[in-house]
Amino acid sequence: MHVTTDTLVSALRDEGFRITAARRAICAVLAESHEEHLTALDIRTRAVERSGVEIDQSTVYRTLDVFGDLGWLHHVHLGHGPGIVHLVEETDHHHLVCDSCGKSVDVPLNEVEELFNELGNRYGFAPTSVHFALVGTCADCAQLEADQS
Amino acid sequence: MHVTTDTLVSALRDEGFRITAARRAICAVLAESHEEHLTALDIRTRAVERSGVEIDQSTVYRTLDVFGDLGWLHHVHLGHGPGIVHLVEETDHHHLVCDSCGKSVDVPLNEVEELFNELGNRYGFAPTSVHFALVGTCADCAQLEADQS
DNA sequence: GTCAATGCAAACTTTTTGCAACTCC
DNA sequence: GGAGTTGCAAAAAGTTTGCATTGAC
Repeated sequence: MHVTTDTLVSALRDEGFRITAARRAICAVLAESHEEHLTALDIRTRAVERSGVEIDQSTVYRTLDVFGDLGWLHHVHLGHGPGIVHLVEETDHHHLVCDSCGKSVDVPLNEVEELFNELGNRYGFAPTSVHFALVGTCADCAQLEADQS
Repeated sequence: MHVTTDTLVSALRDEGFRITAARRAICAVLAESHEEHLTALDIRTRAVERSGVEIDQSTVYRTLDVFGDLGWLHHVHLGHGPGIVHLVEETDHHHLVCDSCGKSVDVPLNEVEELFNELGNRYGFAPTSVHFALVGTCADCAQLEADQS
């Protein structure tokens, strides 16, 4: 189920890309980060830690671009600040984010598919990308706000 | 129905803010921009044009912040690049954006309310903000892509 | 040996901030 | 007159780019 470092590395090679220490380390970080929301900076930090090799931030961005172009990676914005990234999974998901505490939950695409298709019928095009999160206020934060007033 | 420059200016004054040439010009631009998606830069350009007064970009941002804090303005991200802004309307709307051509349509909130509430029931919190657009591919661009392959 | 990939530094875009000067009330 | 606003310049954050050097194949 879970993608391994080797799978990613081999897949990269199969696509004609060269395998460098930086790319191997980034593959490892991505492979081990299932379900996590990592920024490009997170990825650099972890990749450097686990490989012991210095990797420039621009190299991380360029490698993430490659993964993105291959359709293996989703770039997502949960709010202001850096974008986050995660490997594309079999069952893709949208992101539901609390604009107060930043907490987020993943919503499998099939949960929103119906409405999105309906929007497609009415407006000529349906949301198909998970690039931007759906923003709201979580129950905890809503309760806090209610208590304060 | 449509807010006028004077309404905005008076409302600002009523809230205790001082009325300057810059603010008056920005109020005018906003009042005349219903249904338009304006960036902070657009607003500066128009405000300078119509008032003849030089206005710094930082002043525009600070004034937009005031409007935002008062809840009169929505900051929205339609994609990468600058955020856009529009006055809050009686019937609020979400933004449906084509990630290929950038075209966007407004979707009245009540069209998505049901699903969003349903998500709220299932995930503890419902989307309540229109801060991020819903991204998809419009019918025209989808057709183009289909033709090419 | 080639050409892709890297590191480095610099540019970039959008937005925010510190501060002295100004001006609205 | 005094606090709220402004312009200016600089910083900030995140990302992209140019270019000479390195290293994978």
